[in-house]
Amino acid sequence: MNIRESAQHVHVSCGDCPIRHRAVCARCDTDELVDLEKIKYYRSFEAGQTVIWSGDTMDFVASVVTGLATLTQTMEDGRRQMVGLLLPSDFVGRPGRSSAAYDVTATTDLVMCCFRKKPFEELMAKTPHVAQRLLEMTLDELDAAREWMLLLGRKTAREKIASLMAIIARRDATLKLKGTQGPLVFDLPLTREAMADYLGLTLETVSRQISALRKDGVIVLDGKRHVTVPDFGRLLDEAADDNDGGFLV
Amino acid sequence: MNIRESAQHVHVSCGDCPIRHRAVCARCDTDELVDLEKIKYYRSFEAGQTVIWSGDTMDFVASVVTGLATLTQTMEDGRRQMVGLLLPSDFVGRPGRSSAAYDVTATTDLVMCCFRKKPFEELMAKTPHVAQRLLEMTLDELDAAREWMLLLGRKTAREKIASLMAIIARRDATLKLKGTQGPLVFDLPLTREAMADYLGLTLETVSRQISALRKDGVIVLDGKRHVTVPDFGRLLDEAADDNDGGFLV
DNA sequence: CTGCGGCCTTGACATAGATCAACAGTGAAG
DNA sequence: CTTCACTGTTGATCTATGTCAAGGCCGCAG
Repeated sequence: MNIRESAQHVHVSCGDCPIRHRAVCARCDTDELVDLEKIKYYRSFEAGQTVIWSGDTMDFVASVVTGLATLTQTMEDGRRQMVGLLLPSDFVGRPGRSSAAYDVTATTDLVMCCFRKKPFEELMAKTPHVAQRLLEMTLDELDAAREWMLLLGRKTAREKIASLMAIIARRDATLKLKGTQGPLVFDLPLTREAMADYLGLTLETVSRQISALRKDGVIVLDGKRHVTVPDFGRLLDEAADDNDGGFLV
Repeated sequence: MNIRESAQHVHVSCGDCPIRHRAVCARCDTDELVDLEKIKYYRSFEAGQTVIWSGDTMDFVASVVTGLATLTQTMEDGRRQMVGLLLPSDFVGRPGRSSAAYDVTATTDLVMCCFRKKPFEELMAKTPHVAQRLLEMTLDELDAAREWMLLLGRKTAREKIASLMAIIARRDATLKLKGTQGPLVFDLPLTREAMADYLGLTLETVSRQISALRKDGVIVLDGKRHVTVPDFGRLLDEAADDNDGGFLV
């Protein structure tokens, strides 16, 4: 399963990068991009692989280029909570910290654009555009984390599932540059167990609630993972989401 | 209830400010501090007062100087989840956003050091020290939010209460510059209801679990709010916190 | 084709925590 | 002193979700 090899096939100039205008480098001008380009390198991971373990020393920071990764926390007795979903353009790692705070796992095949921490920190000090963008992104993540706190603390299992579906559906629509009118079609990128870890539920409850939403016609399932949402408004109602459908995610 | 009046009595030079070395201004040198001082003003709030409502336009950003405030999110049907606890030196508001995302409420009497948003943003653009510090603080908050996600999603009611006590005890010890050896004594700054909102529980469950911890000798109560923790290690065990006692919070 | 290991579903039952309800303590207003 | 509002405690009961267990589906290795 020649994993390492695949990394070598990836070689993108920043100008052509699919996340050029959303990642930490979004605000950089051409000169700054040249500096970044000098210190970047790509790494690929297969679905299921662990990118880094909580507590390990982490001498790089990175952006997700393609694929999906998760951040999870594990308690001593094995209880797990996912604390973040990393989509293309999302940033991993923290300048000024040497070890990873969470397990990072590739959920799908994954390509990351990495920078060794030291040079990146130096570069950050002299190019405010990177620091500015990182602040902006961190603030967005903080908002997302807080929205998730509401979900974890106060929503019912059914609402949790509906919320997750809505988030994935919306992200997918954004990626494909479609609106959220008409029926939405997408694939669940997570196993039932991963959803459970994200939502603070058991996998059985996840399974049951998905079945319930199917039975009630809120979603249509084709196989285990392929989902159609005939009426996005209906789904949002089920999610009990006041954030009624803003496109700014 | 002459609220507004009290604000006028507060007037601190940045040099003497109690949060000088922890707030957004922590890294500023004397010159930068002069610029900040020009645009700052203080506001005071009484315990229970709402500082700002979610959705309101917010034309300032601020640091908590003294007292305690909370960030809460409310669903249409009234379910509430606290998503942040603001302690002295914590920052409220987001550069580049015009309306508040959460309700901000003063839990105790509160003094905030405010900056009108526009001048603050301009100042941020030219003094990287402020932006750097804000990034650092935001990353810390993100970590705290994620730790809270684990609590909300996976901990039992008893563990939640123990975790909250541990956090408050530790903060209090830090403020008083004591270690976490020997017995810790502090006052709960929150009502049972506020704790419930923070922990994703009902106030009855909070009350019951506090009683249970008291019965088991993990904490000693004097009145409703005054708590003694005879053995901090024991409390941490009850909190099921792997983060076993790091002093960096 | 067969068997095996992931992944998922569904059922039966158990339980942590929610809900509903009564009441106690405390402090401020009259 | 009385009353009222607010905060907190405790009990009885209900229920959403967890736990345990069985079995189905599907792709892959032999």
